[in-house]
Amino acid sequence: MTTAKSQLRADARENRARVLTVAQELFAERGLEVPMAAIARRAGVGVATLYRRFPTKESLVLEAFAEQFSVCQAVIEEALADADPWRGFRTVIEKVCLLQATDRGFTAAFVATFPEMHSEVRERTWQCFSELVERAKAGGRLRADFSPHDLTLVLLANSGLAGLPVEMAVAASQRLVAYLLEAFRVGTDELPPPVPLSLDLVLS
Amino acid sequence: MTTAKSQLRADARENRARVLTVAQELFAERGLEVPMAAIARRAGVGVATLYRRFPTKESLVLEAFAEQFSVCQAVIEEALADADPWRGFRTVIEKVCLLQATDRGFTAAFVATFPEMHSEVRERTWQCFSELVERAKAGGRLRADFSPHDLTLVLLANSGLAGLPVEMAVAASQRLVAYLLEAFRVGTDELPPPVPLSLDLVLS
DNA sequence: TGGTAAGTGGAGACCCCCGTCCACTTCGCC
DNA sequence: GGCGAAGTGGACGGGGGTCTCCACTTACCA
Repeated sequence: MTTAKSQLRADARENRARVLTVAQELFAERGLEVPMAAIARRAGVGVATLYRRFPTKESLVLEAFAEQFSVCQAVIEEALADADPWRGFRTVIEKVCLLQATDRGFTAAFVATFPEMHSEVRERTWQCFSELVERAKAGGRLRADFSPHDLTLVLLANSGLAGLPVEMAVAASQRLVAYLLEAFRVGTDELPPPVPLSLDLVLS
Repeated sequence: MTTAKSQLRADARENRARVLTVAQELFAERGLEVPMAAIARRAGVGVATLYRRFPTKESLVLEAFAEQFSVCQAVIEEALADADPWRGFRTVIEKVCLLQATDRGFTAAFVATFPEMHSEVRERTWQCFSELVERAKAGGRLRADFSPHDLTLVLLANSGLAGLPVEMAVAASQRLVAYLLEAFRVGTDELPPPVPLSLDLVLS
């Protein structure tokens, strides 16, 4: 991959990088439905240039979010290293959901490309998370009937908040996550747990 | 409204009804992005006919889902009549979420038209639900920091499941709702509560 | 410094969608 | 039955999207 990029001419390489950056910005701001022409314009290149580097919109999306995906991966592995598996579990869900709420395109890219991701990566992520789940259960803090598939459930549910303006999305996501974690936890202490600020959620 | 419809010629009235039915079916199956032409074709009419009765796509959507909205309203009022406010509360969330999971277009229509709905209706629905929430809290089964706005949160989260094939969406929605209700409940009994069957949620 | 392959931009082909127009058909009252 | 108004369908305008083609420009090596 690096080889392919460095075989490009200097100016081309820079254009490519700029396109990628702009794409990430715009996808985050406005979601995946932003037109290719808009990306090209903001990157200061023509449409053809864009298509020369990324033969299809899907390929651009994939590449633009590759970094985010690897962040997810990192989050999970870091959590696995945590001495307290429940805290690790909690952190994974909180961080990934925050990422989702912050970046409007990420959600769409995630559900759109999950099947396409190199199964190697997906497999690895999956196993890490399953391991984390097992440990958290063994630690007695995570309910026994929690399924690793519930992570998908959480992600999907959280993605439903993507339409909101960013600040609201973040607040809403935090509250949702707090509720869900409350449900996943096996309740030792019964004091009303952390529930972030409520926001007027009257739609638009 | 009835007057307007009956002033139509007999054939026109039937065409109108068929269009509406078809629209409901297609919106449920494929979501709101189904083209007007497809609706017209399946209803066996031309596009012009469709537009004569429903001057804009939005108006068609609105009318197509008016029924569903009134169902929601009915669900809430029925719940309010329930002697056990917590059971009423639970039922509202379960039923509305099921409706959402079953009908792919409903979610989109809901968030798209919530602001436009006669504020009278919305106001009324809202007050009913708030009342229900108060009672459930007073009954000691619903956590005190639950906000009526959390209903919106639930609906939005549940809408994130809309992309799944219908059966999966239903199963996933049921599990999500079970989790959320678990979080909303103030926990008297701590036995692992009803969590419906898990489903392989590997995306597509 | 000049030749050449790599790179570029913008016009436009192609497609899909919403909504309109108008010549034609059908209902239904007299 | 016949006439007028109501109703109808398909072609079409307008807009916006993805992706392609091609004449022109630019980097880079000898």
